[in-house]
Amino acid sequence: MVKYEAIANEIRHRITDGTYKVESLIPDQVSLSEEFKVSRMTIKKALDILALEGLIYRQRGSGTFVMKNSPLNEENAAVNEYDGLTKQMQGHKLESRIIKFTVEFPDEEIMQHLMIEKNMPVYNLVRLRIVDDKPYVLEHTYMPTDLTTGLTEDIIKGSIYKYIHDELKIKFSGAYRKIRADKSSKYDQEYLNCGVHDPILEVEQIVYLKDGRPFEYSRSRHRYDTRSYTFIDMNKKI
Amino acid sequence: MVKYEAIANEIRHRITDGTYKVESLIPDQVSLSEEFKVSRMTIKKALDILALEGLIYRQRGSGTFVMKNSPLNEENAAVNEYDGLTKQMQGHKLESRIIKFTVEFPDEEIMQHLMIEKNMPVYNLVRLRIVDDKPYVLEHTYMPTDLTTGLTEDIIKGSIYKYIHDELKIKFSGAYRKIRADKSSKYDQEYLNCGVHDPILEVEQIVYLKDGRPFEYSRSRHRYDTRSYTFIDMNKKI
DNA sequence: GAGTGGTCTAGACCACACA
DNA sequence: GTGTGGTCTAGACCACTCA
Repeated sequence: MVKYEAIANEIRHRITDGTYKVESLIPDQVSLSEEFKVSRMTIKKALDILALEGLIYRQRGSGTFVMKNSPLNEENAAVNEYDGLTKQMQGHKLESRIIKFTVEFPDEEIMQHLMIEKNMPVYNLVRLRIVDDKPYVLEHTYMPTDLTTGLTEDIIKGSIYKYIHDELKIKFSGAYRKIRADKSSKYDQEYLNCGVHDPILEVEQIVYLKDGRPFEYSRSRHRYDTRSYTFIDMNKKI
Repeated sequence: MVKYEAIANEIRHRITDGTYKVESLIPDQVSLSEEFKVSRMTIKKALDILALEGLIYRQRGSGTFVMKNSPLNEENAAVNEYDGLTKQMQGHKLESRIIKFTVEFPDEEIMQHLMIEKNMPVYNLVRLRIVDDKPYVLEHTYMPTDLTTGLTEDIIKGSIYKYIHDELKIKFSGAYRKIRADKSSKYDQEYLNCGVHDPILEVEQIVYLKDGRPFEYSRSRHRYDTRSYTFIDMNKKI
């Protein structure tokens, strides 16, 4: 653990446990650098993290305030959604029903999204994820076979992301997402057990590896009444 | 303009114009610090920005790569949605029809979202935003009157955000958002001119000021076929 | 071992708020 | 003017990759 992370954690604790009170100043950077016996630059880097999380607000000339309590500073606000559903749903009963699992050549759209040539086979995977015995999401996933070799039915019944992370040692850099509402298709109605006129919340996602290669293209279709998509958007500029 | 921003801009240009080619190394930090005649720390700070934008990927021991072209590095990927619709829709014809504009005391839900007491009056505003002569979004907005004094019909017909930014000199720190799909209400059908069974994409939003005070609570209801919500989610940890 | 990026330092100067 | 946070420096050491 590097120093600035450790200091950020300590200050985060002091905010959540009330040592540093909401809407009041915390000690200035010079005092903190003396307390933690580090340089001021290191303190600033720790505070940068907390500012990005929305916990504090700094004003040149005035000092550093603890922000008012808000959804921004709940512990769970910063889930990385591309960690996969298995990780998000810890503590719940999660099953996966495999509806389709084939290897095929990509069509024009998939080629574009995954930035691959037409001769690169892709996995085409449709899974119904069932949380606490209720159908939760219908996932349509495409992955190039060269990046995720060795997928088996056993693996995709559980956590693909766990396999990729633990076995293949692959790490992600981030994801592009598009969220929209849609009418339900016959497919949705059959598997998600929703009404003919029920809306669907669709999350289209491309996950990227560290080197920028697309690793997964998926469309996740949710019942409108079981899922919303929450996130925070902090201003990077001061 | 500070040095690291200027350098980040210059390197961004070199990537977009092909001087630094996709999937290849860019010069190392020492070379760049010599070229720009700055310290290595300043170069690193410039590269930090580009890494957060998803343009480059750095690997200790190896160097800094230009990421493969992706939605992540399109110019428009980083719109701040709390800048308001007027700014996002530049180049389009935008009208606002005021459906409701009152001042009232907040109910329990609004009190919680805006973190105010029950004796603090709030503006309650319903606007239909019309883009290129087509109904685009129905916005239900609540704002505490103490933060945005002096709202008039003229202002809310145009850009509230412009008024707040230019006249009141208020700046935002970020926003909390929740996106969901919903069935259309009679209200939606009347104003958005959508079918009885058409889904609605709803964006619930709380915008925060620099000091953490909530400044606006709103629900924006869109026709499902005119709006999707796009964003990128970069991994902060390396 | 050489070269890369990540962290950290001690100090300097600047921009800004407030009295 | 004093105190705050933001930037920048020159250099050091470390962790990692690759030959």
